[in-house]
Amino acid sequence: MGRWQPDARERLEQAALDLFVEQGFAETTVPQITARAGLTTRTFYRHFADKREVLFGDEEIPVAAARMITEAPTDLPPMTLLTGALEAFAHTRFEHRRADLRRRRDIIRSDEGLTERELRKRAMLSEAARAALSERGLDPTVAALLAEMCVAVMYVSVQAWLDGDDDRPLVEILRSALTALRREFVSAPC
Amino acid sequence: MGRWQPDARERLEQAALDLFVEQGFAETTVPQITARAGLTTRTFYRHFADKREVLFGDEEIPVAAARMITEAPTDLPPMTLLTGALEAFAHTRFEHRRADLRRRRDIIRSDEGLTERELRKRAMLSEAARAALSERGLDPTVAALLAEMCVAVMYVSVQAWLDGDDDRPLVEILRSALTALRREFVSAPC
DNA sequence: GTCTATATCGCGATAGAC
DNA sequence: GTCTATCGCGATATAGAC
Repeated sequence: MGRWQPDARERLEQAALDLFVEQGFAETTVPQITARAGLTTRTFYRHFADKREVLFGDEEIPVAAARMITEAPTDLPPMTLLTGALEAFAHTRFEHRRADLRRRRDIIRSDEGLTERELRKRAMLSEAARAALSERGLDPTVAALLAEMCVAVMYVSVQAWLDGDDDRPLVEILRSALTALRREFVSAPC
Repeated sequence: MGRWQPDARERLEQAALDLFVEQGFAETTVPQITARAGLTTRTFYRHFADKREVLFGDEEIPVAAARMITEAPTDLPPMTLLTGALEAFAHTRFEHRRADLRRRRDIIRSDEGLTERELRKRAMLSEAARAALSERGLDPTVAALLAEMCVAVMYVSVQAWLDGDDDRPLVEILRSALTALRREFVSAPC
């Protein structure tokens, strides 16, 4: 056994989450978090760039998304590829975590700074998707548009899913969102 | 003549912009800004919620967008309405300000905090558009999707426009973005 | 791990507008 | 008189420097 427990990062995340739920984000100080995790303030900032970042650990989501896009068969039309990727994501990362995600969303909603941070994470996801689509040879602007569109559809659907009081699966909401969007595009005069 | 000049807010904005260009955002302190504007630090925070906010004065953009959507003829299909609104915005708020917008973009790009703030402003615009579309009787999810899509198209187009070294007008870039996006939707298998 | 700059904001006082 | 913009002081926490 070393001088320090091995899972400092995880303990900090857990302590922070608990305190945010108990007292709110703004009312919780970094020293409080580190005290509860048995660490020092300095250690917190070694693991997280700032207080907000402790809620956004999943740095590998953009990587996973990019991989999914990159590894898809070359001849798949972009929209088909993206639809599939969205559904895969819904299934592996969301569908079974509704309660968790709701708690987290409530914390984020309560603070503008956290909202901004989430928007940055979302932008990073778009950017990763854009780059991956671009590498498939898509026109740069089309790649950017599809990436943005795709992430927007995901976020809007997840919101609807979390807001809903029924148990309608996210995948279903996603599909109907895509269908509705297509309908608007197709039905409008050129 | 009163004890204070009337243009406190504008002077703060100007002083801040100048200093950010001269020394960078992070290197500029609020006391420096207020000193140059002939005011005190405390006064700065009465006009702006934080140091970043001084770069985002245009609180009325979402209002203008919402109005444009609300006041359009009831029978206009949403996509047609939005395309028109985008072009109107391009024309009135962007087309003639390319140099300004580039300078501003460079400052924002240089700082992650400013990038986050811009993303929040973008989200506020989406939200305003969503609410206005919703009031027209659109399905809530469709309203959210179209609002997000619309703002995304605008941002992607503006970026391409600012990055371009030719003088291709923004409106033209916008139109081709919308066309390209529609093509992807239409051509993909259901 | 310690030290520190500075962003941020609460409170009370003040000066002029109306 | 009220109302609002400003000032000045001070406290605290974040976040980066050393």
